[in-house]
Amino acid sequence: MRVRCHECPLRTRPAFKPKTAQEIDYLERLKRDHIRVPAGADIIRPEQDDAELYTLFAGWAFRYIQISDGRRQILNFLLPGDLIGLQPSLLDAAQHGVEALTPVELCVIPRARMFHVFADLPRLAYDVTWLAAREQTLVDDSLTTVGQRSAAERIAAFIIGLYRRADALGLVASNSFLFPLNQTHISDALGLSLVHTNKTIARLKRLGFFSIPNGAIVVHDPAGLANFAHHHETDFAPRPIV
Amino acid sequence: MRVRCHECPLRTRPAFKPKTAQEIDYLERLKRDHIRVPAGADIIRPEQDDAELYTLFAGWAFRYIQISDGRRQILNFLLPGDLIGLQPSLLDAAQHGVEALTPVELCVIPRARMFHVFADLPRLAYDVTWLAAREQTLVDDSLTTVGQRSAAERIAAFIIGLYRRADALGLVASNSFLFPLNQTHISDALGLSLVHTNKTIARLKRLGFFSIPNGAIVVHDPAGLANFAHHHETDFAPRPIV
DNA sequence: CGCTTGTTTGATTTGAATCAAACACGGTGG
DNA sequence: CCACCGTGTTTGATTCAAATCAAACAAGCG
Repeated sequence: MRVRCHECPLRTRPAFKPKTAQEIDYLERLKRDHIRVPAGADIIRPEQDDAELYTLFAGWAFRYIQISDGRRQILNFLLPGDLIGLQPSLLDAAQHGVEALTPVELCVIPRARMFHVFADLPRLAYDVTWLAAREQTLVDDSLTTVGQRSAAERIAAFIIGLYRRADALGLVASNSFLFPLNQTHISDALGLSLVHTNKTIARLKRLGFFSIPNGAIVVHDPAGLANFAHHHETDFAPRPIV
Repeated sequence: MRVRCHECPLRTRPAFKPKTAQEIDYLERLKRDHIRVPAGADIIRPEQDDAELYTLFAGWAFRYIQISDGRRQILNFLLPGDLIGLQPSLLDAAQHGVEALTPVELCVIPRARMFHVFADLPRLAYDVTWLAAREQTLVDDSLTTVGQRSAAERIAAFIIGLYRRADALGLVASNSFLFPLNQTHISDALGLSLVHTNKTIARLKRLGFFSIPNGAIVVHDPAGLANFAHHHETDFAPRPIV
């Protein structure tokens, strides 16, 4: 069940920056547990004030904010290697919830130890901050999409954004990757109604940009899709993983 | 011209967490310069790959993303005490620009020294990360506003959000604070057209929520406005300042 | 087999965008 | 001192993209 950090199959992927043996040792000691959460369950509840810090080891999740009258905004989707719960750990209370989209495996890092990481291994602390900055750019990008793009552009920008992230992680094979979202998720992420989301997706499919046969998406023309969305690549150097 | 960190009038405000003399010493040495930027000028250009890190000492600024065809999304507004340019410093290239909204004074922290901060003063590095997390919640909140709220709710949420930030900084006196934005800024921040922004603001004024006589805004009924916007307070503990 | 969850379709309404002008104002320069 | 800008705000008329309303449909499942 528990995966030892030295044998972590994730960190050897090309997307990630290699770590020193010393750093991995430290992480190994830091990691308190390796847990599973079923699809649909909250990893972090909104308002929770004792949320731990996690690394998403396997599966998909998303951050969201719920407003009083039931409306929900999905802030971003989380893929393997992403850090979960940094904000709540630092700020003492989660302003958002995090829900498992698929069954998920998480490496648990006790929040209480967070400050020690800064004292013990500056290099690692720096990486944590780097990851926070990276997540920020993701949300910046979404805000731009929701604020400025038309429905069709939004869907296109959203798909191409996920495609590129999945691609960087090596999850894309012959233009296709596993796609566990339903249309409600997409509409909640993009600020569109479910019906309009559906019709717009149908239109983009008809235009030949992509198709979604049984739980996987095939992006037939990534460049064309990006262009349609007026979405420009944000490519990162190999990223740290914690 | 140059303000010494020990005499910084900002850090003694109640909004900010006090720092130790040692930390302030360190900051004093870290601070390379104290510069002014005129209103309307870029503090960080989009795509710039050598942006420094700044603390906003006085004035207002905003982060924005420009998309190819001229549309612009304002990501968030920056008030005194806010950190500018952390993302670009860490990620090597700015995904966004930062523009001075008013004439601005900045404390300049050489980006190259950033890593040393982590090595030298973990406490300070932790604060930097804390501030990054806090800015994240601001953008999360905006994304929720733009994605889920109606035009009137957006304006209301936007105003009350600024009001609360200004209030925390002690900039509010008898429900009023300096308001250097024009309606174009507001529409670019909220994803609304200029015309509709204007009409919606007029409506909210007519409803008595606020008025904007010569460059200052008076929020007559903060609680009512927050309620109208379905916006719930996110209050932070005293925040660090760098 | 009926239930739930998710997708699809069509008809209708509406909020917000767009188009088009005025208007208000603080320069500023002849 | 006044005509002339430029920037920002305001107003009204019109159009349109997206929301809402209302069902049907498909598929997996206890």
